[in-house]
Amino acid sequence: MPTSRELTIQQLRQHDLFAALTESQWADIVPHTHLRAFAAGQRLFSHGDPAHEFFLLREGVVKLYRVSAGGQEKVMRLIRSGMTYAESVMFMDEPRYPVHAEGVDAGVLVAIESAAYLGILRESFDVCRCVMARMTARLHANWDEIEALTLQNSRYRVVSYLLGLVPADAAGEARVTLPSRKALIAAQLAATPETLSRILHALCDEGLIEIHDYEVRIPDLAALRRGLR
Amino acid sequence: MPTSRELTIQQLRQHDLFAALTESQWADIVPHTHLRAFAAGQRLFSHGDPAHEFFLLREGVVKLYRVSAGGQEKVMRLIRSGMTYAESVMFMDEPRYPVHAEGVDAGVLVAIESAAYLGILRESFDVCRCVMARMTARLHANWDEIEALTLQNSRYRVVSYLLGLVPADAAGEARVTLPSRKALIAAQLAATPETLSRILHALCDEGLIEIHDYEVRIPDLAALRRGLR
DNA sequence: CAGGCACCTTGATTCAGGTCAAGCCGCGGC
DNA sequence: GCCGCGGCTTGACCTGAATCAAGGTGCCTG
Repeated sequence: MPTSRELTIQQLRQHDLFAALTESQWADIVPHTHLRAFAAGQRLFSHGDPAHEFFLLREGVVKLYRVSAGGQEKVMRLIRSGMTYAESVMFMDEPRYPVHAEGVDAGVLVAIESAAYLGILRESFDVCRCVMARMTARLHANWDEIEALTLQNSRYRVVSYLLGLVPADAAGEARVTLPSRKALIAAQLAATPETLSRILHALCDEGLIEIHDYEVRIPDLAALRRGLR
Repeated sequence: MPTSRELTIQQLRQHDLFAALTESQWADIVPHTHLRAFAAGQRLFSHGDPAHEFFLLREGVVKLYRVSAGGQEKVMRLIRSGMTYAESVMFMDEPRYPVHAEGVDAGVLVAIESAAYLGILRESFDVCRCVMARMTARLHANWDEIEALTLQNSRYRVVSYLLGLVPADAAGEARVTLPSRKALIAAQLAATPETLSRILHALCDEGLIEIHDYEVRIPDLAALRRGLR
């Protein structure tokens, strides 16, 4: 029976960032990966820390966020199992993490030493290309977010968030379950929990959704899309 | 006397994205670059257009922006002479421009065929590295912007914008000149021209800055930094 | 020189969304 | 059972910034 480490290593091998590696490149990098468990609420790294590693999340939930002088938090991204993060940081001249990272639900992550991976990149253009494609995607996602923050109101953001949760192949009706505490979702949408609560309530009143705890039923996807405003 | 094209080509050669090329790589790519003039107000490409080229701006000003359903514009970036843009788009599987681009002041740009440049990347890791470093920088600038938009008020954004204009080596007092029409600056800061005007006025009243047209005098940089709120 | 236009400013008004405060509910521990 | 606590909702209130509407001011053109 494979150990937990072996399982994780399999998962890593299949990830975008590693799938294009040759066997020998892969063998080179494995010793530079480290399994690490973390608790809910545990700080994983801080904004400004020197960055020597990037991460694949194997289990649990991690939030990447910033804090204003006044103490408000904005969750930049929520990381869930199978996602990598902080991989773009390694290209900086003096790499430092640009956000705080903290465990939301306890879990396990794999830390990959940036220097080792960079060495691999040097010899494989395909891998470079994958990395660049991911960075581009992230870049565009950020632009979308900036657009949503400045051009749209919070109702719009909530509705698009809900629509983003439904599987692409769904049509007509859909059911989704909220993937985390509502306060966290609110922080991602740049709103307060109160506002999120009110908007969801309003959407219920309009018959566009039904909520029971974390389960949301969308009786008519097309109607909700029209309800974007 | 060198032609305009020769001058531009020199400039291109010195740019980050091209500086690391070998002579032969450089010779390969030159035939795939195209000088192109544009007028103020001219649309250069549209959100969603297939992207086969990226650009170096040689003269003039270009804005990259999005438009909401209601018709509001948000300027994502202002491009000035010497800057490249749309270079990250070429790594997408089906490359399409993620924003609109329009001339603000008439000028001249160099269009570089993405396919040709990608071919070069394939053989030079150093070039790859430069590109990745730039993309990372852009990525982090976006995080900063998202933070400023969500965690901070518009006064904060205006003040940091002003501080961003002063040369890094300035101390004590500084003079800067606003690099474009105030309405455009406002759009970049996600504010209306009215709001920008009021904030600048308030800063004057507090003695933190003095404005005459497009010239801004900052009598005490440290005081302005404290005035961030 | 008059008129028109682009850009900016100023004031009055409105409104989305944040803040503060109270209350509700489900849950685990004693 | 009762208590305390964390997460969510609800209501009352406040405020920052957008919107709407009127002027300035400088510049170009006929």
